[in-house]
Amino acid sequence: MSESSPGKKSISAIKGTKDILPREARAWQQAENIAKNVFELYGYREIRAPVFEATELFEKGTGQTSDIVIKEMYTFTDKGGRSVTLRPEYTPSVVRAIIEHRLYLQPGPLRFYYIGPMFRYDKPQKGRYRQFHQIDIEVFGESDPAIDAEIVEMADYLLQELRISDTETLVNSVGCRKCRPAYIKELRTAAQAVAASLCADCQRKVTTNPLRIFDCKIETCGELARRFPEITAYLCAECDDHFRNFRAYLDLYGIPYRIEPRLVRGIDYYTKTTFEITTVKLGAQNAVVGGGRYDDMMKDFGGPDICGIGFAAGMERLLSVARLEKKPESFVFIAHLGSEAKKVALGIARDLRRQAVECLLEFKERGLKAQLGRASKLQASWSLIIGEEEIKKGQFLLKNMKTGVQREVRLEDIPDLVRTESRQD
RNA sequence: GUGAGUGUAGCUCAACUGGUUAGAGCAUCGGACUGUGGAUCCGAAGGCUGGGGGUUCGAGACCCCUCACUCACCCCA
Repeated sequence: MSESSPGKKSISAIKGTKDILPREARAWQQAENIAKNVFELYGYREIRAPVFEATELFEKGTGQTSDIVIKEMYTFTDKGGRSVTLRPEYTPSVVRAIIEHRLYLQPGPLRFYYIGPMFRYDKPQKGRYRQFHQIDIEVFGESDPAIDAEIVEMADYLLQELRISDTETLVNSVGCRKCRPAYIKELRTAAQAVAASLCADCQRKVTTNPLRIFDCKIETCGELARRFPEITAYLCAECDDHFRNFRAYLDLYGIPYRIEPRLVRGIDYYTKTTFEITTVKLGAQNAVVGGGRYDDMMKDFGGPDICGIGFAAGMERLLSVARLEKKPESFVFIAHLGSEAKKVALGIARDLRRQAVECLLEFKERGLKAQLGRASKLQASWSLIIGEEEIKKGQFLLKNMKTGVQREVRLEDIPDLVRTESRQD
């Protein structure tokens, strides 16, 4: 168990990572398929980028003052002396790929999705892991606030398809490079005035990033922050207009939301729209979806001046509250009696599999009782019994394990029988 | 990084105020049972009680250290 045990040491999964065992993997596949289907309906296409990138990509993209970059990255030097980082989020990678492959030359707007592992050196707790998985979507080259609303609506639909209820959608605008500085200045002076009453952390934020004071959960800080100026009152005409229209489109879709002027995403690049979808069922880590607009990133990376927007959803969190339907599994267990029957059974198994019928058989020669017991324990839907008589007749016994009814069938009838009858269950 | 809680078989849990060789159920494997399953009965295997140190005649239990897990802070998906 532990590394310090002297004798037999057993190796276990790294802290904050976990194995997804077959039972659970089934649910993952289902959720991934649902997500892919939803995204494709909205015109999104999959893009796959490497799990590790130049460290610089995240320093520039995610931001030097974000906690993710400051203390949560898996960064190491490879054998060529390069500093590389296991991606803590996906957006910078996509932006990099678009610039690198000049994808912006294709007719826009560009819509991408991706599902895969991300890495952050956090202390694990409920809904938070060091290797976790995100569903991520990004849109480039669409500045109309209708897209902001459309991706929220799409996220909403995704949650619906996953049968996740009791969610709340929070929206905000964090302004742009034109209006935010003025607001930050006001905010900073307001914070400075009461700095002595703020917690140590928040006192530091006054100079580094006063927006983050809003995130503080200490009551006294919250009390004080409530009297701070709110960004929504300081938006420039363009940002204000964008925010107003964004909300109008949400209303058009009939999506309920709450304006949360203190909603501050911890990633530096956001501009204008930010949003988050939370659920009460998750404990402290209650955000299942989070995202926003990042109009300057492409330009900042030396690409063309193309705006971007996207969101990420945490797979582990989604799965812990999703109510997926259990898909019935159906397979045929082949029981064989005698060495001749075993040979026949092997061939039949192969033929059935070629016809998309899942089947299983044990190689050990045992009594019929034992084999049916096995089938039953493995929860086979059907058993196919093959003995001397059956081989002679060219007819085999197909037994429905649920009803116990069995009948003589010819080999070529099995695929249809198995499929139609299992659909009726 | 900080704090709290919990560590006994694959899983769920026992073991009195410290007292023989740490038990049970479920699961696993074998047998009863070589042409009809889920049952039943019998049996087997499975543990350095997370690890190390200490107190004691004696520790699964008490003390210290450590590791892991869980939850919360923080941060976020």
